[in-house]
Amino acid sequence: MPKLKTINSEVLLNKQLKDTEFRKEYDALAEEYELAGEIIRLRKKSGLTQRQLAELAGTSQPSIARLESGEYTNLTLSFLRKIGRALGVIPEIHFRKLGNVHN
Amino acid sequence: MPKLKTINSEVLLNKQLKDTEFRKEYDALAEEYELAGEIIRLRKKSGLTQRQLAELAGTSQPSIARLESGEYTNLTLSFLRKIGRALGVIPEIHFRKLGNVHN
DNA sequence: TTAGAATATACCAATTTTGATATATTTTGT
DNA sequence: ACAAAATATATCAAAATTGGTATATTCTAA
Repeated sequence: MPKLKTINSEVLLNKQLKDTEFRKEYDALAEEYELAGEIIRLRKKSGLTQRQLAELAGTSQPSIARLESGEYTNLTLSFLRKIGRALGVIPEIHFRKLGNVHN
Repeated sequence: MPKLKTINSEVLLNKQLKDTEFRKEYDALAEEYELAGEIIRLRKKSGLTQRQLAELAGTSQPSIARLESGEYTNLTLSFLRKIGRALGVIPEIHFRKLGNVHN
């Protein structure tokens, strides 16, 4: 998975987003960061520290840190469910059609 | 009398669905089967056999069969992305609040 | 019914996440 | 600035998925 370079120009980014290959990578990365951010939001909304959430979920603080860092892109659904259960939510997977350039 | 039996089963199911513990398990399972079903639908919509999808995704027919059977509940997101890419879709994860009927 | 395709199951090795612990770094409050 | 809490990083073992191959079962059309 090619790493996204930090790009200063939004124009360039928008241009690249129209390239389907680039778009796929971008969407995948965005999804991961979104996921990590969502978990952080949920945890803070619950007023929990990583350690507390770990305790509730039956895992360790470093595992939560790893999850929130987005370090692992290959998380298992069971792990996500475990965390979700501790936060009172259930992860759902939906498939979104890849954006067609022509519409 | 099969009809009566079905009705009783539904009554029992509704009763059980009110039990939170049971509910969690049920939701998790439903989600998994939903996911497997979704993939089957997408594959057939594309007119692909398991072998063809496997080829496109860079995996094997048995792996697709496993995925569609819902055998493994602990799928990795990377695997789902791989399959999704071959089907022209991207898997997205959202967290749904648990338990409350009113959302 | 029968042959061939499609799908499901079985098995084991390989890869990767997760578990677990220790420790470092950053943040927060006083 | 200091101390304590919170978070991030590192390392290695354990557990689970995935890869790959072979084979069995089911489905489909002639």
